[in-house]
Amino acid sequence: MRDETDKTTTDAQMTIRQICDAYDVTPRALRFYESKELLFPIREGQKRLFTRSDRARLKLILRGKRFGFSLEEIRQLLNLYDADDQHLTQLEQTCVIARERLVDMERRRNELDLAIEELRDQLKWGEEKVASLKTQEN
Amino acid sequence: MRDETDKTTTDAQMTIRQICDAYDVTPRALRFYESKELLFPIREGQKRLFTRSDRARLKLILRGKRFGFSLEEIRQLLNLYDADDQHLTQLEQTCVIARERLVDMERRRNELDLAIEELRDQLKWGEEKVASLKTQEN
DNA sequence: CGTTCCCTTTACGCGCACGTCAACTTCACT
DNA sequence: AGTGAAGTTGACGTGCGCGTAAAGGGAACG
Repeated sequence: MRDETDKTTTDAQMTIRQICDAYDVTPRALRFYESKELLFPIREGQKRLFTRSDRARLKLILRGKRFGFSLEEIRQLLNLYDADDQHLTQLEQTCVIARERLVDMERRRNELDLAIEELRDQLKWGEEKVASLKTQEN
Repeated sequence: MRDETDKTTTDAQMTIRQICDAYDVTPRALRFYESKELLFPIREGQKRLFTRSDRARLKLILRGKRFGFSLEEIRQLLNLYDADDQHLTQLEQTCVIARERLVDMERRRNELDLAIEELRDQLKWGEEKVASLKTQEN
């Protein structure tokens, strides 16, 4: 039974509300991520305290979401980022997943580059058309 | 053989099954996209025939999905790609949306570049750890 | 003491993007 | 005429990612 809070890590622990304000997420989402084992906040009594590690993971979660990764895919990725305590075979498997993800992300970037170029061209065309329509109108 | 088919566009019209095989989507998905006004296959009797335009749009749909865009967001984007027949105010509004999307996509690309670098580093670290664990083991 | 917050769990609900029947029609082939 | 393959329109079901009450605990304040 530990009766004292650890002073050395206190500054790294944030309440659920602080996290919500800082990262623009809802309490519900954070609890949901915990239930899906993407976050592991420690407990002080009933209340959750989010550590530095949790915040780092949360950043990766939010980023992953922006790229259309599912929470399950993100969970697998997160394992790579704190794989310190994993066994050899587990770590090797994590690396395999990471390599796949890396290839996937590189493919996405190429696609994204292409999409950006196309959209730029299309936008340019649209703006020119707007301009021609405006001069033609008067 | 029906003599009324236009030989010049026949190769541009594909049945739902051909589309499904070519783009790895289900009939259900294609009908769903049509119901949400992302695709506009022409009808020969009851059957849908997907034109070149539909296939171009489908490519953009699938790409958009990979980046986590909703179908509604994709629909708005698609409007830019065949905005020929739009009115001035409508076209201007489309351009506004396109500019927002463009900024968004460029921000995503920067994030993706960062994420790729981080994952690369992490993977390198993991592979080194695997190597050290293997030599240490023997 | 009661009230006000903030937090908790439990549980049901919802929008999206389809999947999955069910019940046809239409066409090709035998 | 019969059979089968492929297409059609509803209508309901499903998994994900939470939203949203409902009901309650605990501490802080007047």
